[in-house]
Amino acid sequence: MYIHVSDKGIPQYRKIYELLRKHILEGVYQEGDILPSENELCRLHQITRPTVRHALSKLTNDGLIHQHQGKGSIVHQIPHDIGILSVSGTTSAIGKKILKTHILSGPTIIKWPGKFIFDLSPVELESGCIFLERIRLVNEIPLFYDISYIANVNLPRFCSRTFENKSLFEILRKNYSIEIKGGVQRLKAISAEGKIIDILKVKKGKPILYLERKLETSRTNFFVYSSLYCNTETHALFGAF
Amino acid sequence: MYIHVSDKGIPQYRKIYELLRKHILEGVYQEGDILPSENELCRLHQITRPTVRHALSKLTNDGLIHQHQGKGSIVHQIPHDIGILSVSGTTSAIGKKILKTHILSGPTIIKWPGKFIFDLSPVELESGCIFLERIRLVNEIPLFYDISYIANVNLPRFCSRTFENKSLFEILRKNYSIEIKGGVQRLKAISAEGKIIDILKVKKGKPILYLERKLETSRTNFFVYSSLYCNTETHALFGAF
DNA sequence: ATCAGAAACATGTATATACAAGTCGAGTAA
DNA sequence: TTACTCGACTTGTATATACATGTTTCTGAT
Repeated sequence: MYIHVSDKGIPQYRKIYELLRKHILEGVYQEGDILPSENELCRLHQITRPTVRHALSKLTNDGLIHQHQGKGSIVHQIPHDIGILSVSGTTSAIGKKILKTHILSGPTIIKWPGKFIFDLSPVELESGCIFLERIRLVNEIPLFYDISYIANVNLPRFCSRTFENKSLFEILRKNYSIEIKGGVQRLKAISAEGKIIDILKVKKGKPILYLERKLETSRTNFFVYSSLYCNTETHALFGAF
Repeated sequence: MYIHVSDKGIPQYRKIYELLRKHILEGVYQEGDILPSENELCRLHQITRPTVRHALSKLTNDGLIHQHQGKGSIVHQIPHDIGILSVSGTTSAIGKKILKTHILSGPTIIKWPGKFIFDLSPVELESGCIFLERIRLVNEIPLFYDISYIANVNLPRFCSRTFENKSLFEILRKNYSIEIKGGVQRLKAISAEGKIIDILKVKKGKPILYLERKLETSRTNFFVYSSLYCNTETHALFGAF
């Protein structure tokens, strides 16, 4: 009777994490609310405290809750801004009602760009990459221009899938069992120029937040790369740490 | 013989964390190196694996290492850029040789600005705040303009301390036993205007990365707030997650 | 000499338990 | 009524253990 093996190999702590996360983002628990105590969660889900704590520590990490000794786990300020600095990707952070995704081009298979933003391994280089350009709109105003590069290894039928209003991470997870584990990013402020002006519909010279990310996945040596241009005039980016 | 109570109330896992972190940043372990395995660390420090894992998970969180099942804990790419998105503050991220800190004004006690960047509690409001303006230079070029606001509660002799080339976090920690536990931040790209032009020595209209942070500490209800203006033309900001 | 397979070792998940320490409210004593 | 203590509850730290699962290395049969 040792170890709860879960339905689909998803660990217990992750299921609790996802559930609580969903509830917080959906407003079941609101800002300032106190989550059920660790012991209550244990009883509710028939798991032990270390497992519950594992889940809660992930939520703390996401900045969704704060744990206070003696008090409890308190739901943190949910970003009115757009949370993109967390692992979870853009689509899940802001209400899905407001945020729309639109495909500009792709997904198509191309060769890697000559000078790429990150160093690539020989394996990645020789297998080519899947290229995907999207814009994300909030209230019909384009806020993000997102260029993704994914190594083309063992991703059957990837290019024929529909991405419209779907999270890239969701597709990777549900269809290929690939999860984003973490990553690194570089940030810069740049001036709007060239096609950025057209795509984000801003004036030349407007400050744009530029972001390069390398995301690691649960599949060894498989990374997702992306460049992101953000118009932060009306919506700031939000991050917790 | 239960529980190792540490010398100064600092938990075991934190000591291991700090030690490994120091070693990584000092180059004892270099990029790509494999840390001692969890079991080795257990034997070395006479602690158990969950405790070691607690420490390692913090390092993973900082982006300093990556844990791979079956392989080990591998030292991650140490940012050549300037790591400011991590908890640790600016001074420790880039080599101290290059980065200089210069005080523009303060620390002085003022009233909180009328419209503050974050919501303040009544207690914070009535106690006033310590105000501190600094610039940070890399190779004599100003890169950051940093404005800090700290609630003026129980910080004796704070304003008479010297901050030159010292980390604010270091002072809080060593003199007041206050540690930064985490925080939230908002990011925007803005145009250089007004005094930013003079301070960062950039031309009007240049894109500047603007950052508002609220840092939580080990002291309940005690926060450190800061606004940060960064010239990212030559040095990008770096973050891991 | 080669290669499949087992062993050794790495991290990942989960349980069960114990005690430390902060918070808060109920009840008691002044 | 006020102040204080104490107990019940919270999260924090740490141990000890078991088994799962991915990686590397070495061994032994072919």
